[in-house]
Amino acid sequence: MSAEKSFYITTAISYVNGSPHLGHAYEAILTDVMARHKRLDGYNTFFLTGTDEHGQKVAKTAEKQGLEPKQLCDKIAAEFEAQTDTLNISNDDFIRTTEERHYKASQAIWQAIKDNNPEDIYLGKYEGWYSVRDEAYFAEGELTDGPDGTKLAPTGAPVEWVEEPSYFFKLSAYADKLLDHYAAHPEFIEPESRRNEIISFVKGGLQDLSISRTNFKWGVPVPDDENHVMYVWLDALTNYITGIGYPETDTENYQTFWPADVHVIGKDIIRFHCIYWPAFLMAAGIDLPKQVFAHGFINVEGQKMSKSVGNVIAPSDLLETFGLDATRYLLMREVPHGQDGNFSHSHAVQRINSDLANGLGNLAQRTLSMIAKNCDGKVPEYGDFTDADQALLNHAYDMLVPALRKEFDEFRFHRGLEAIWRLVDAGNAYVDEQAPWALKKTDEVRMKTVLYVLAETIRCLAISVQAVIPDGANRILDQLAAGEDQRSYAHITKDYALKSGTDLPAPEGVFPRLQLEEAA
RNA sequence: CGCGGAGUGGAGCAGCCCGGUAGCUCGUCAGGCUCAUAACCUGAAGGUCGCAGGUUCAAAUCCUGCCUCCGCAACCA
Repeated sequence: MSAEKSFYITTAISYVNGSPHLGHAYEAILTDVMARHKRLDGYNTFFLTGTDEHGQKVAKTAEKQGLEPKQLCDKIAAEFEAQTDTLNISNDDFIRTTEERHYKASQAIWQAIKDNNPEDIYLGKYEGWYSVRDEAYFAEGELTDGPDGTKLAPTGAPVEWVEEPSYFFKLSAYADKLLDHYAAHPEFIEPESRRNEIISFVKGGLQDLSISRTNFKWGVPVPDDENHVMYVWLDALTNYITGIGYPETDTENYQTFWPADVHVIGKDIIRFHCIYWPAFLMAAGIDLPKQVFAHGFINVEGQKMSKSVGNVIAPSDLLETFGLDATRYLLMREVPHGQDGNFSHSHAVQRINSDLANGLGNLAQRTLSMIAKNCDGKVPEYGDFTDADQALLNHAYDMLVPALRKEFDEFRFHRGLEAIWRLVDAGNAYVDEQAPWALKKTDEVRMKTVLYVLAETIRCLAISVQAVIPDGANRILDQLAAGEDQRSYAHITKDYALKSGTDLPAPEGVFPRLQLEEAA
């Protein structure tokens, strides 16, 4: 077993009932930035994402479209998988719950629960109000009356009275254990507001959970009882261990990466991840993940995204309008930690132009083109550093990595980026103060020193923003001829500083300025 | 007693968890620079941080009460 630090991170798996939209893209990017950040910081990282394909809703949607469930799944899953490429997501695996390995894992965890705690799974009869759309039962008291005397779930979905034999999971026995776990591991649920939500919910008491269905077949068969398929959430949650080899727990992947460091999810599914999943794992005798991080949603021009309002934004719209890096940057910069974010077209253009084009991009461009013109296109020689030179370099060497660790480790990407951009601003101010174009006529050594300091500062900046804007950052590093194996956080020190005399390629702009137009 | 989020200079937002010169983007005004993607830099005007109490040497930040706004049918993270 290597002593290397490891990090295992997952997104929620996407339900294949519909095509990818901005919310999926946001979650994928958020998780990807964290995964890249950890890799850059020297962690052996495993990043899992995928699709959730079972359940009555998918079966019904398929039927409506005249497809077999699996055909629908293949089609939509392909879209999600393709999206990991278009968004430059660095996932190490892509899991589909219809895969053989996942059937094995799901049945194994069921069996493990039975083996460890035989009383935790029992056969009963479920009768109650069921919402197909929500894939959940609701208590009488939760229902409201809809038109024509129909009953509606709290979500507004119609419910129907269902009676069927069902296996139950003794969730009621886990309330205290869960509360103890939350208390002992305050970081288990982030952000804190979600944690409080869950704690008060659990304190209200937990009902046993129906974990099998007999009224449809599209799911993982229950071990030893082929009449039942597993509750879609039990199956879906298990993907997090399937992806690293469960039930083969003595494999290197499983040993290295379980328990997971963090499950990144949307705020709407915290109950499943913070109550059901840990309870299942406790019952099965499996360690619990270290953290569940619930992110917020993206609103559009101040309104909730909705088809009827017609303001739904597909990820591809943003990519076409802004490009990938800018889209990634925008989402990470604009959405505060764990809260809902707002997308506005004009604001987006301003932000991208101001930070990427005018800020970092222009700093790189003005520096590199002066070097190209005045230093033979090589990393310049330099003389003694002045206080101002040293201050800028120290800012890069001493502040960037601590800021990244402090903020990015906690999913506060907007704040981490803010911190990084203070150095961008300092760099641009430094250029004006030092005025290398004037030094060109009076003191060439000094001019080269200034340009060297700038280039070195930009090198550090580019390394530090790779997690968020991998393309652009690496293009800048290419233009500085930084070694491909010298681009991690550990290389933000003077030991890896640019070497004078190194040939540089011709500079080219990296972050184009956008025109403000009425689009979207 | 439904739940959740928000009220910060002209606009949009961060800061609030871990109290201590109120920060960012845009806009306005006045300068500077000309290397650079008509980009960059400096300075200025402009805020009783929703209201009222409380705790404190000190509150945008903690506590209490209140007011206002937004979301909560479906697709959906």
